[in-house]
Amino acid sequence: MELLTIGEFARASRLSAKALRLYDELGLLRPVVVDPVNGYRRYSPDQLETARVVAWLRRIGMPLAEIRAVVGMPADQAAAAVAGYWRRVEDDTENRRQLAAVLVEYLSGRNTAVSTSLAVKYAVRTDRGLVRVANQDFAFAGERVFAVADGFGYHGTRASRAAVDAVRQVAVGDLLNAMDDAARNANEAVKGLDDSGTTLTALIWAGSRLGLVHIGDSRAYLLRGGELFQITHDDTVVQSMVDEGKLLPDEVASHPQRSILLKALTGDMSPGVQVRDVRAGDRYLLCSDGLHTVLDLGTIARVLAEDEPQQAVDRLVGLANDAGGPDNISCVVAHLIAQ
Amino acid sequence: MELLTIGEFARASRLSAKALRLYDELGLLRPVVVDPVNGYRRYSPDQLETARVVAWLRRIGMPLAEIRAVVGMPADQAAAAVAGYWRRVEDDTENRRQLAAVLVEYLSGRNTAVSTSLAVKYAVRTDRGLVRVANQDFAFAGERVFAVADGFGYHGTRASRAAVDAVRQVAVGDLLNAMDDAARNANEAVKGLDDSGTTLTALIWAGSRLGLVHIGDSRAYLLRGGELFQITHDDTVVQSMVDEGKLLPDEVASHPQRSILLKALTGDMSPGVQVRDVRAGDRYLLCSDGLHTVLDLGTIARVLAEDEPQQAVDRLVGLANDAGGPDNISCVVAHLIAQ
DNA sequence: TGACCCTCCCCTTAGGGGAGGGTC
DNA sequence: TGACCCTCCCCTTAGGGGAGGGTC
Repeated sequence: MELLTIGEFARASRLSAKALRLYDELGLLRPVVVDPVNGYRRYSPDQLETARVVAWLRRIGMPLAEIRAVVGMPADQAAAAVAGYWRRVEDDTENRRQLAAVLVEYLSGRNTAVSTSLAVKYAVRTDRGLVRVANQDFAFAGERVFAVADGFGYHGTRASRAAVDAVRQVAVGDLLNAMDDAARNANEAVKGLDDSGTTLTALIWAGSRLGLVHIGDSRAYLLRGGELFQITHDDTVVQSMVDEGKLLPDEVASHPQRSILLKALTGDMSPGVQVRDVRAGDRYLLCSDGLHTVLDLGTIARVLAEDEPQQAVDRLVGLANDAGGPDNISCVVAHLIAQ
Repeated sequence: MELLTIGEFARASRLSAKALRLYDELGLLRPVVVDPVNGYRRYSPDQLETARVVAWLRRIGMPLAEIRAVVGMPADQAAAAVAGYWRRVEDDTENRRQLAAVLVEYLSGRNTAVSTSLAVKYAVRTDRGLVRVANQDFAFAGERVFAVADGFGYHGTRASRAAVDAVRQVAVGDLLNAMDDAARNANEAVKGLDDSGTTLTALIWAGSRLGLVHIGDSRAYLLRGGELFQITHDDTVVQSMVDEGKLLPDEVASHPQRSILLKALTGDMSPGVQVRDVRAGDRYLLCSDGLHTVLDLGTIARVLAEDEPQQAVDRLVGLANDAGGPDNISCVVAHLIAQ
């Protein structure tokens, strides 16, 4: 088998001679022969396979240190390592994607003159329901912060309370940082509760805009112009199936796995964040799944449209219990009104 | 207004003092006062807003050079710049995502012993249809490469032919590189044809696996175990709406924009690539939209299952013309059989 | 006198672009 | 004698981690 010079090997593997010399030095891909006198490198054609994989790994951005490990593995294990690396890239991109979206939204509205200043009216209610022996939900409504959390596991009650408290304590000076704090602190707050955790859906209101901090399957709805919008995205297995087109939206309610969470607050994953514009007349509802799984959208829209906050939360809880109250029920209703 | 020391400003803006000194040096964010004697920096609280935006831009990965430009813009323009940056990140990630998927697939199967060697039987047919005045499709089938392209625009005929020729000329030694060449060369081949372009759906067969190079709304189907799978994903506006859940799959056929392409080969975008395992008994169909928009899946499956390649392509073209032949019709059928 | 701030200086990643000088 | 190959050396990005020394 004829050996290849570094130039020939570079062309065949799509790596530069420069890169090949570096990989030699790093012990990642050594030529089979190095002339002891003039230092010329010779590569075997057998090394092309490895070299090509290295080239592809570099193209997807894997660091050389990891590549060195990967090329030393049997193929199946290498495949798993590459898949794992890529999952980390996707996670990182997802985080940055959210930040980018928040930032774009934040900047696009920064010039908008706030012509009317807004006031808020709100009410909160949480209820054990008719079936569960304890209430692991926690809900809060204040002037600036509204939150619902649905705890699960042995320490579920502590988890939901800790998450909401963390959000309440955030200083709402700068919205970007407030949301960042809220997401981070909420996650910190539930650390060390074994397998317990909580969902969290919180609004932070900062004048003309509003930050949304969300993880899990509690929800936020907005009633605007007579129309009801769900402004959070359930972190559930079934919702991800719907997103991938593997399940129709109307099959969700009857799906056996409908309450399996894809993400929740357990100390190792921060909630997602969103920034939204607000308008006078906006009515927001935050609720745990004990409410939204038993009431249809028309009912929710009607109650929000017709009732003042306190009436609304009372009626929503009542309706959920009328429907069997199979789970804890929590809700916050907030109306933004022109002053 | 009290000025802040670098430490205070760093804490408030979530930038390190080190970073702030660098940004000062680069002229990105200069302190309002620098003590001429001891060099102490003083920042105004007014600068916090900018500093926070810089911190967020760094977190999403924007280079300092771009950040400098962005912070100098009015907010709306800055929002557009950030959105533009993020779009570039997404494009890059999408490319790397594909390479990663190909690589994982490639590595996972590398150990699989190929117990049976396969032979291929194939046929190709292209037809003007009954309505169009010219045939801008181009199709090809050889021992290793199968392709269908559907040209559009004034030079559509040249574009489809050039794209397929580019794929044909690829050396199928190493599948990873072959696919890379195919995607790149096909794109190069259609450069300079003004607004004309083409779809491209090509299979490169390399023993136990198969590379798929695809862009546009031509399709590849696989009949395996009696079941028909569409193994390409239409790069159309309506398909992306379906993916986002904004349209139901059965509404596609009647949608006014159903033939608007989201991506096509025009010289500035490479096709997507995929690697797949093959099995004895696999039957592949490549076809342009002139075929798949007029025949339902049941019909396609039946023809593939019942007919030998030559009969199949003849019958498929015949059926498409029976349905009105509204567009050019091209198809390639390939059967992989155990030797 | 701590807590802060300043200016160097070194280090990291993955090579690209040479310069200067041998080698098939 | 071109075309190749070799070994330095410099440069890029965005800071982190000091050292050594002055400052509120």
